[in-house]
Amino acid sequence: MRQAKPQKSNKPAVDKPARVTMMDIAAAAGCSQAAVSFVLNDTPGTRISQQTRDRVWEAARALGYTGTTYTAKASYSGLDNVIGFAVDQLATSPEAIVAIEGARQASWNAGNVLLVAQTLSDPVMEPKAIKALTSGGISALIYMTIYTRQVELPSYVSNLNIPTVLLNCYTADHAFPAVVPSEIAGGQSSTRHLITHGHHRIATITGEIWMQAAQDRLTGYRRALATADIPFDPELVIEGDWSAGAGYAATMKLLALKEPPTAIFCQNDRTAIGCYEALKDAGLRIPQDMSVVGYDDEEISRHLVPPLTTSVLPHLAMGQWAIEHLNPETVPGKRYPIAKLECSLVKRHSVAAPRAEARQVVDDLSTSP
Amino acid sequence: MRQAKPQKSNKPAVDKPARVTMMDIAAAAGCSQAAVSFVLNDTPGTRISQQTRDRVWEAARALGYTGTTYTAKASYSGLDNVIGFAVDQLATSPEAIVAIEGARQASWNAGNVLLVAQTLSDPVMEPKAIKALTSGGISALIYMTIYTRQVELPSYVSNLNIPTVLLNCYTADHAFPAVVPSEIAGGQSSTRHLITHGHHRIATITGEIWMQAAQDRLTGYRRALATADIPFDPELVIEGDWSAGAGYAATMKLLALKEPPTAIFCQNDRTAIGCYEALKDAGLRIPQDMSVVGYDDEEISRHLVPPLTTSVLPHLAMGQWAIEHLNPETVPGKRYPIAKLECSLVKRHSVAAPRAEARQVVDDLSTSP
DNA sequence: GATAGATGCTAATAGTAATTACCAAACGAC
DNA sequence: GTCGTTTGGTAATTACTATTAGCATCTATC
Repeated sequence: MRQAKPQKSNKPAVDKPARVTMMDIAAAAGCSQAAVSFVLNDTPGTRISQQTRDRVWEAARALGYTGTTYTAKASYSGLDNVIGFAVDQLATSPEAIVAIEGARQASWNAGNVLLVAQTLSDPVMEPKAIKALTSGGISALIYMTIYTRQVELPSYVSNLNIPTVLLNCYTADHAFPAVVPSEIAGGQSSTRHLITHGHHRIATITGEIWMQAAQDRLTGYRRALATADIPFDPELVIEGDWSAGAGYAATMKLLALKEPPTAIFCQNDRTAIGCYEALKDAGLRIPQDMSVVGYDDEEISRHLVPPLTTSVLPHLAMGQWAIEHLNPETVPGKRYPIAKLECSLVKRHSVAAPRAEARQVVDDLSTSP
Repeated sequence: MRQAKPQKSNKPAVDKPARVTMMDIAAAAGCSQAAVSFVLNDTPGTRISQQTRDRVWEAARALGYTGTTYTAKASYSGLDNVIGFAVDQLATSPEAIVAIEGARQASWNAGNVLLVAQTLSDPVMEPKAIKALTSGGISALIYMTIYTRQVELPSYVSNLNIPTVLLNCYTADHAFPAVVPSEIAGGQSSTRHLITHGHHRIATITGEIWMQAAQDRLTGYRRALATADIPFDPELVIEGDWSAGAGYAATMKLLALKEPPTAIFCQNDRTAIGCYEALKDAGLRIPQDMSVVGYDDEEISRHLVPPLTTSVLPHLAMGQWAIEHLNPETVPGKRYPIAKLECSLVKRHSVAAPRAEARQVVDDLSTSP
């Protein structure tokens, strides 16, 4: 009837919202509606070639297929703005919570609801978690990882056809907006903070060096030294593993050097705890005999004696950023630069100027040969 | 068609899942499918009386209408077990996270996905959050509050028609399984711990007394005293407000007593921090001159000097309990008792036996008049 | 070079929800 | 009363998707 008489209705036909249906996708992909149904639902027991599947998905994305019409209408009430928040771990560290809080604050005025699911970095749980989110009809997705790293976005995420932002991770193809902490700048400002207090011989204890964060913080350290014309001394870089134990061992190693440092940049707070222990055991006072800075601003750093100067991870701001950059228009071929947010240094009481005699000794030694 | 020819199909009709459709609701509510559609979708521009609307909603709930068939089918894959977790606040305290983690662990083997939403104790956000959860087709709901208290369950929660458990809260009518910490037992065991160390004159600094937790902890304190045949002295109970400042002031007040206590039961850790400060300012050592116990086992209590003996809130166990008591069969008239889980005492180094002379003094005084 | 499976799809169908067009009763105004 | 209007719906239609059954087309085998 419809195709026979498009003018059947005397009402203007222009008011049709022209929703995308499986028929449209079928036409675009050059197959039947049934095939589209099979592909989109991943119906078991059906045989569709991979090529056809790809064509269907591509057409669905291109046309902006948003799932069942009925679904969209049925879940009408106030669900305009449900934002999915997928994160691999929720309980292991406070960062995820902070980021969620940032996202919540940023979307507060808009009345958005945040729906949080844990993917648990598990190949069977992750698709379940994402599907649980999406089948509820979310209008946007934030995809977060606990550790800053490059991710391979699974197809059920990249094909969602809703605004998506990556938080604390990024893809190789830069297909989505992504935001991460600026660890390089953080390492640099931590080191610079020590330099401005008059330190020249500054050691650093890294994290596990294969991790992006450890490499970046080290890079920042080297940049700060270079900027201040302080030569880089590999002896002063000890590889740790983020643990207090490694911090203790590394500090002991540093103290045994012929020219021990006057300040140590611990690349996370737990390392700094081990460092504190070692210094105490060595009979050195903080900050008079040795300045220490940490990284991450964990709760405990406030309660150390003396309170630890450290850098706060900008997860609150990252959560806000993610909400603000949920761009409705997803441009297919676009490449997004990775946004980097600053880790601000919170100054407490573990940094002071090096002791005069120590500085003197260093000066002597550095000019003696 | 359905009622006219049930045998229409020559295939066995038994395999029909008998899904609830709008037709069924219409039959139950005594109206047409169209009316049901109007009501459930709140279609604007239609005129349906409030009575009919109520009947439709009631029938829909009674029959367990779960939204569109297509939706249910479309989101078929692996969505058998999505559990909604609604909580008022996520970021303000770690308890919610811990409870979520407990729930996650408990449902791990079943492959359940937890979908978390914040209600924010906000009359406009809460329904949105719950709807965001339910419209995704959750199979169960856990409803949690940060503070232990009685709640009025909104109708969109109590009418969900899916297994529901209350976590850290409960309703007056006991219509749902509920689990809360056993604060009375916690207060009792904290106090008993001090008694078994030989203390007789034990003070307590309460929280805001209108809160359930404060009252219960106080009750536990009194029970422990009664059990040990120690008379209750109102002078030794100071009302605080959970803050460190109040803990400081209360401790000072206690020290000014003619017979100061030899031990203080602070009803939360922040109060204990204030107490520590006051004792330090008064030149008293912990635990030699004064024993202190806290409550909540906040992160910081591990890092105080000396480390604080305190009680851990059983939120992990509560999360697990909630999952395990998601009973599929919801009995309409049933009343569930409120489950209480134990707060276990973690012993650190803030409790010791009272000094001999102090005990002596107390003994002298208590027998003198 | 027939035959028997696979493979890869489509046509047709049936179930379900949204919407349009219409209808009947109740109620007032005159 | 009877005309118009509001209220409260229904019947019929439309639109969409899931699923079943079957039809070509390859491909390997004897």
